[in-house]
Amino acid sequence: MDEIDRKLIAHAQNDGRASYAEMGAAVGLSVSAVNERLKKLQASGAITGWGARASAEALGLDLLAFVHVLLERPEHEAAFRQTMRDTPAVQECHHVTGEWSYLLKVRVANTAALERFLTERLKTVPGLGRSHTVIVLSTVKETPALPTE
Amino acid sequence: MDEIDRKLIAHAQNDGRASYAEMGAAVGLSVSAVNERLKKLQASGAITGWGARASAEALGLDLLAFVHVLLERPEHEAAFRQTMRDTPAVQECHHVTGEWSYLLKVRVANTAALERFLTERLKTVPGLGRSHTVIVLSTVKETPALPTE
DNA sequence: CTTGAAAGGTGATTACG
DNA sequence: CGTAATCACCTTTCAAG
Repeated sequence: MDEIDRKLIAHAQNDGRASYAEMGAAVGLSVSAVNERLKKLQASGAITGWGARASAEALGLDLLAFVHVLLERPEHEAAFRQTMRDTPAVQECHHVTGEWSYLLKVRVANTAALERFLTERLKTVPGLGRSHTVIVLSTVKETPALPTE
Repeated sequence: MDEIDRKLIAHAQNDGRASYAEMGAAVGLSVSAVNERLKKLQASGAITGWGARASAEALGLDLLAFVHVLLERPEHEAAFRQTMRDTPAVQECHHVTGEWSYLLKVRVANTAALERFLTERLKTVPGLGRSHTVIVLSTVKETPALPTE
């Protein structure tokens, strides 16, 4: 993982359909070298996959919310985590420090869908305590690309 | 944007390097139809781009934090937003409801880098009030793919 | 790592049903 | 939307410097 690898990852994150020739030109490598490095980066797990980036609006997902969750009973953690993994609306689920146990990033169509998630998915989990929902009014920045600097 | 488009987006999100033939087989379309639909989805903005997914650990980004920010003076919003856009460590920046103004998702190497971000980047913004940082202990789920169901 | 070459696959476009 | 055909480009692998 040298400086060239970082540049390569940065470029691959922002233009995943670029040809090896283009990537090579961007980082100063030949096509063969790009091929080899990308293969190694994927084998080592530095690059985990490739994917299209979709627009939430276009998919009708007009509501983004962060939900803070308190889980008082540790014996119910496994069930809670599995529910989060199985729920498509949950984009992220983090175990966090502070007054709450978990922080969720939830994307749904509207407030009705958010209500369904909260009442039918979240509050039905055994051992679940309070929760606190923060609605996103607008997004200034949101990139799936990791910083390489 | 019909059911096939949604399936196509779902597949493209999870396997961005699949050939048109593979995507066609997955959603029940011919290669030509996949080609046409993907082009339309990109022209309409439903698909905004393609990119590699990288591992935060591999890039040495061992610390993930959510930073709640209070911005009391509205006249300094533009400068604050620009700073967030210009800071690679800031993966997300949302304007939110509740007791805080903004919620940031910040990814850095370690606590020292987090301290640098907070003192040198964030607290130097004019008009910035209090902030509250939540550290991620572990991540149960984190996907850049939007739900299509 | 680079160059060059060879083989097969793919993206993009066209035409027709 | 499907099939078929075309062509330029691309991916992949290999050998040699």
